Amino acid sequence: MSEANPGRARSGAPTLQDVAREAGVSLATASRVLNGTARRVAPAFREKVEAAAEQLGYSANLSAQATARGSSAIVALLVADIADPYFGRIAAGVARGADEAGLLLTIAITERDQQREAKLVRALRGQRPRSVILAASRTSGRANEELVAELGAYTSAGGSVVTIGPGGGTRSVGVDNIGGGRALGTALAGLGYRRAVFVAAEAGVRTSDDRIAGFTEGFEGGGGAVVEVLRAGFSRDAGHDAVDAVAERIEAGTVVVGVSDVVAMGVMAALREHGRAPGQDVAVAGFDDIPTSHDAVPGLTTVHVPLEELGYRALRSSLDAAVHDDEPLPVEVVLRGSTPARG
Amino acid sequence: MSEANPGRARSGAPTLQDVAREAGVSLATASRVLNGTARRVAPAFREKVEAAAEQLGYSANLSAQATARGSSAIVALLVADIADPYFGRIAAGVARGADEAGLLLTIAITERDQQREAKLVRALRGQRPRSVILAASRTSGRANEELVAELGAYTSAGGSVVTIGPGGGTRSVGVDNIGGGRALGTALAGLGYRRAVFVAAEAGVRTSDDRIAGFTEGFEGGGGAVVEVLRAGFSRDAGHDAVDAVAERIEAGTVVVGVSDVVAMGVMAALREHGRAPGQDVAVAGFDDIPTSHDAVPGLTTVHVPLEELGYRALRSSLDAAVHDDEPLPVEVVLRGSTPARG
DNA sequence: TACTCGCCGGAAAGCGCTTACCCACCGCCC
DNA sequence: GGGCGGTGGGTAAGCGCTTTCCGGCGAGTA
Repeated sequence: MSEANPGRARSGAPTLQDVAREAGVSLATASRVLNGTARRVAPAFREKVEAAAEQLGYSANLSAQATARGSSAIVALLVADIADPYFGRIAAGVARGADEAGLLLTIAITERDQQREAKLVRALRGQRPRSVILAASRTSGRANEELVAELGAYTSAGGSVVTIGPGGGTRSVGVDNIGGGRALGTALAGLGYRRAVFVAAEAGVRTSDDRIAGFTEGFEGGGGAVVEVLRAGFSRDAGHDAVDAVAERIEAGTVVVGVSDVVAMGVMAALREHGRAPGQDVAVAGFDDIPTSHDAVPGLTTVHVPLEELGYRALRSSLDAAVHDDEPLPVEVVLRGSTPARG
Repeated sequence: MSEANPGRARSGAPTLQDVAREAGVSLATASRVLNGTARRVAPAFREKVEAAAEQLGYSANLSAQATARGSSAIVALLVADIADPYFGRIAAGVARGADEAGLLLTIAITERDQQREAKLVRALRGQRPRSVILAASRTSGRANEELVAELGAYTSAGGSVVTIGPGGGTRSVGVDNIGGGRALGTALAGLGYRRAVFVAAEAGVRTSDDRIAGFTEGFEGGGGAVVEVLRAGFSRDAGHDAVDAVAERIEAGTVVVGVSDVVAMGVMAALREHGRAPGQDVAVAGFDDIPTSHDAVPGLTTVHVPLEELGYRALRSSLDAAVHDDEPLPVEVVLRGSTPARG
């Protein structure tokens, strides 16, 4: 192990050629031993090759392998922002699935820019990944033409694409945002709330639209009214700024619902800055159930979304068409201190 | 664009061969136009090739390119847990740097398992990445032999490795954990605290050890005493459980310092469950300054660490030895409500 | 006009691997 | 004892690119 390089001291990693020479066998045999094939290799040869590989610290050149085989062992994941816990957890699920399947994971960050997203898909296509998973929030409206073209080129070359969330035209793995919203609306109405302000992303973003729609249905069905929809975004600051601007006119007893927990955290902060006590004066709720929601004070009422599982499923389904089950993952309302029952 | 595939309807992505044929030029010319070379190509030829490529939706096969060139356009990142905001932000910085450099990013999750880490390095080596960035918390003690061997094989084949945090033998980009700890200790002592409990990871984990050492130095220098070091880990639950076990015997007026903000959040939660009010009864502080710390109630006093910048620098320095500057990134104490001045 | 360059397109030899295909060898059966 | 199928190692033809040469051509020089 600590022995000086026993093969020739070439620069660069040892090749299969080196291993074969060292073991005194042909390239074909070395390949068969090290990189698995249907054909058997006699134990004596197998051992020689394995020893040589170990000795030289051989690690197969995956690029060459991919070139020769015509397919790579890579899956690609596009997320809007990897620092956001929402995407972080999805990524964790995808990574787990990829690991289980023996695949490497390439990640790219879209920064929520559809131009960029198209460019990235093009770049990733170059790797000829086994599949591409899209977890950037997509607009339902005029689909980005470039993106669609890239995706089309990829799929028509045999690639598989799965979108997390509502997939415009592609296969998708989703969460029942409408059902979750409805359940949250029903629950809050049941707690006695009658007025709600929804802090959403811009219109046209499916996840946001669905959550609004579901919530509205549930809340109004329970006798409440969504009095205002603020357009912000998916970040903490978006939630903060949106509420900061209108805090004074939010009536006591209103529940402010963020389109995500991250947004709701910003909402809480803004309320506090205006002297409104979240959970007492004004109630707050969100979506996703990120870990932070649990530790917030008061605890944030939210709709639990199994994000990691979502990523995992997306990965599985992207690899195997058969695995796909269309039913969205179930979501569940988690009531916490931010929405106490109203007398 | 919406025209039916004009080349032959082969399966698989169009190759450079296809583009060359379509453009009526040689492979060499097509390559020179599309994948950049020092040599000039006459405008007429250039245009023909570009048109053909556009037409066919050509995207160079990176594997083949890597095979031919003998080097890939990939960097690899190993993190302990991508769902953890600490690593998420580092990853964001690395991703930004990779993007700027036109490189693709492969991510692998170590789950804080050194065995696994070694295996992953081996797998990643197969991609012949331009560099490998290690952001899994490493133990300073008996370095994992396998990992060292893999890393050695990689570097001796020309690869570059950068560790985030204290690097055992490899180049590293770090944060001044000792200085940060010291500053925090000094600040807390200055606020009037005299007793501290430190919730750390197991002994031997450098980041943890350094933070303890620095803090102890600063705090004791200011007249305080670290009365206990709890061994937990880096997760929220680790912090929670550690404090949960000893909450009753933590004296009022003590400051409990978590080895990271995530841990500190767990600490706060545990204190609350035991009826101790963080920031009033018992003070709490952490390290890293993750976004959550800002929104916690009370705000969490912490040591700000520019995590994204850290990742960015790691990437830069991994690509270019010259970029490397050894001085660790500066850290800064951020005092918030969780550590009010003691009358 | 003859000769020398410089420019630039094309042919072809790789890059490290996989995988058809070939063939030597062995044990079997009749 | 000879034909035969099965076993398993080796040979070599790719995979999709890059890059080194080669050579043709037009311009510049004497």
